[in-house]
Amino acid sequence: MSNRDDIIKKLKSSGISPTSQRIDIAQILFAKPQHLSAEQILNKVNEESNSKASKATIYNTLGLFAKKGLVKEVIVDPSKVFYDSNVSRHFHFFNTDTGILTDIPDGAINVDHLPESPEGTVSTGLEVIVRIKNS
Amino acid sequence: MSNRDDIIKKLKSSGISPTSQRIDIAQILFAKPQHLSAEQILNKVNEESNSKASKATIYNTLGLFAKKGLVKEVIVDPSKVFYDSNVSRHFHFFNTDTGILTDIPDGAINVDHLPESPEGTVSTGLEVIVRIKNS
DNA sequence: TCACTTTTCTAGACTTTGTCTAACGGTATA
DNA sequence: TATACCGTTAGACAAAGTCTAGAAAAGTGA
Ligand SMILES: [Mn+2]
Ligand SMILES: [Mn+2]
Ligand SMILES: [Zn+2]
Ligand SMILES: [Zn+2]
Repeated sequence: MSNRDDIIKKLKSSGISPTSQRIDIAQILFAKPQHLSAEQILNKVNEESNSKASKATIYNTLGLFAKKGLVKEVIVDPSKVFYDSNVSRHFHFFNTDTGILTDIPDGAINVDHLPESPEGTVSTGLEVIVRIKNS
Repeated sequence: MSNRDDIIKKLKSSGISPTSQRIDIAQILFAKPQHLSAEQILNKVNEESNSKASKATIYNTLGLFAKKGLVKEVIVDPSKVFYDSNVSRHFHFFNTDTGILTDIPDGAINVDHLPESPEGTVSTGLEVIVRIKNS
């Protein structure tokens, strides 16, 4: 399913030229639904895959993927951004003791009566974060 | 209402020794419900008030106030933390074009069916952020 | 194939937010 | 007065992320 050719198709269908660095990064990200930091992705590319990519390319690529809607940035930790390979609507637990981000099971939370955006603005996304700590 | 003596009472009743730096920072923060970054507070202390405070003291004090529940940290902008002087439960719009954080009017949004926290953890807070951009 | 253009990648300098350390200052206490 | 305690400070430091300028790849047309 997430083999090289499918990844290439996925990138092309989003209008992204499938360079080898982009393919490597995509293979790591899209292997499963997960939350990774830029540093984790950089390490994985340079350990798990045969090729390598620079820090600048990691950030450029993640920014490109986010702009094209292939990943979602999750901002919950003041020290780093998480990149979420699951772009369908869902919400998060963030454990401030461990720094681990996990998904809230679908249907376990309900948000409604969504507010209208202020004059001159439009909504681009809804985020719900339940902060937790070890008990 | 937010004169010097009330501020001192407020700090004391939270178990905080009212030093002159802490009083200055509290006066700026608690003047009204608002969202300020550490840098904005540093600038205000050193411009608006007669005294001055160092960067280290600003961060120490904001950390102390947050621990005591006098301010709430809001993490929505990957580049800086906002300190919210309104600690009652409410949610936020974050405009990614302007970087401005505003409150969602009370009752304009409704969250229910809150999920149980995973085994071994307890919830410490709920955050709802509606990201918006200029239209 | 060749000449040329455009896109992507890279090392490393740089910026910014936030943390840490070690010295210093003020106040209370004996 | 001695000394202990707490808070403040300057500035070094750490870490995430951005930027720049050049090199490498890839595309284009003849
Ligand atoms: Mn930060
Ligand atoms: Mn950052
Ligand atoms: Zn997720
Ligand atoms: Zn607020």
